[in-house]
Amino acid sequence: MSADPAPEFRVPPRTRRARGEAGARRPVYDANSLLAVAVAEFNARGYDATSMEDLSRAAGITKSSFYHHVSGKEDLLRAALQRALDGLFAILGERHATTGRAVDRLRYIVRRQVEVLQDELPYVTLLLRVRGNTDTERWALERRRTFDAALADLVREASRAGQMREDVDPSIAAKLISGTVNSIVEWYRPGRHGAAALPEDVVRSVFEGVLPHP
Amino acid sequence: MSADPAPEFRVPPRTRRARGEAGARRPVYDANSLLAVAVAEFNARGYDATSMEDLSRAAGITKSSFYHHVSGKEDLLRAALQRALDGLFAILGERHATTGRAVDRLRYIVRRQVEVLQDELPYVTLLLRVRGNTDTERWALERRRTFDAALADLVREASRAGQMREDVDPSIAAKLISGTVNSIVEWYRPGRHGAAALPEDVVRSVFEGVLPHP
DNA sequence: GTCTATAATCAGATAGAC
DNA sequence: GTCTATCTGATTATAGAC
Repeated sequence: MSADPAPEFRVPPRTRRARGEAGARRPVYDANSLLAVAVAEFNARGYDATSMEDLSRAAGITKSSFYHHVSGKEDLLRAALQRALDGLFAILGERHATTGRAVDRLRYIVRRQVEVLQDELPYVTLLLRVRGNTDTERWALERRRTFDAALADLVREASRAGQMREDVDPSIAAKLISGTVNSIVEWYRPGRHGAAALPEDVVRSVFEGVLPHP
Repeated sequence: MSADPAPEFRVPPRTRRARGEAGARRPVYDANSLLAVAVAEFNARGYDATSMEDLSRAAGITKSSFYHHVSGKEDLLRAALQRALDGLFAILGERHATTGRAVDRLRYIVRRQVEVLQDELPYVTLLLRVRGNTDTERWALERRRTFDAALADLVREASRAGQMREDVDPSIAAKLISGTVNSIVEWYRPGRHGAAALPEDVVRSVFEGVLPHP
């Protein structure tokens, strides 16, 4: 179940203006730093339960000022989901994801997926919670499906090559692998966990199981 | 990632009145069948994004009629989460969950957790998506945490007894196990997948991994 | 860039007729 | 038990002053 003790994300420190002298009294935002604020709020309360009022309050400005920077709630969502999807799809084009034995490519992708999840934690978290209520959400869901399908194809290829256990259906195995990796967003918090060891821990657990090696 | 092709749950067939003659023209609901309708809507759209208007429309009656049967949105949520939690906590009291080697108890609980998840799919799905915005949600999150803690304790016990691999931290292993099991709600649909084989498939994958046995 | 004020809509919930 | 009508407050978004 992995219930989170407190499903909050820390809001990253506010960025100063590019040429910014030190000591500015009021925070100065650009579109990107407001996105970070918004995504943190979306993840803490859920996208639908978060109002524009919530977002502007978290940024320390009024709702109207907030609207001066962003075009609306759904565009914030789109930008965040885009960033998450870009990080994930980039993996599929990397060298070790395209050459070698199927099972080795699979192992590499799983490790890299954990790393991207760590690096882009708030954005990937938001992506994994999208329900499909708006066009933006349906677009994101379809891109996720494409990513999952690529991974499932790889599992099938590895299975045909005799590189996977034969007593678990490859399509089930693919879903369990994806599910295990994705579930990490529910509990991983940078700083609180050893970030460096996690990708290999996940690869070992998924491929070899949690029992002692015989 | 396991994006779902269509994250809908089928609304179960409407129950007729207990003594019901066949051929009643209008559906007749009791509190329990309306709960099933509501949970299906909550899962399809998300709790926060689902209005009482949505619920009453799904039931085929007006909002006012709907209120005649239920006391409000949050009470529907509480009843659903209660049902899910009851199913899960019951596992911990079963014979094979309390006697035997730690690793065998763990294996049993994982298998049973998958079975409960299959049997109570909509209710457990809703439980796993709760964010913590209301008292009801925070209560459910805390009960989930208690369940997770019991499982994590068991993993630690198995680890101390040398029944788990030593190169993965037990608290990480516990979270990965929980995450793998819970992720099943994102894709499992009764009828579309072999229900009977899934619990053992999950146990094999989690404990022995997805690679061929050496 | 930030603010106050406000429009337009939709939410959860209730009153009371039939 | 179901309906129409309505209340109250919250929501997204904009107008326009400073």
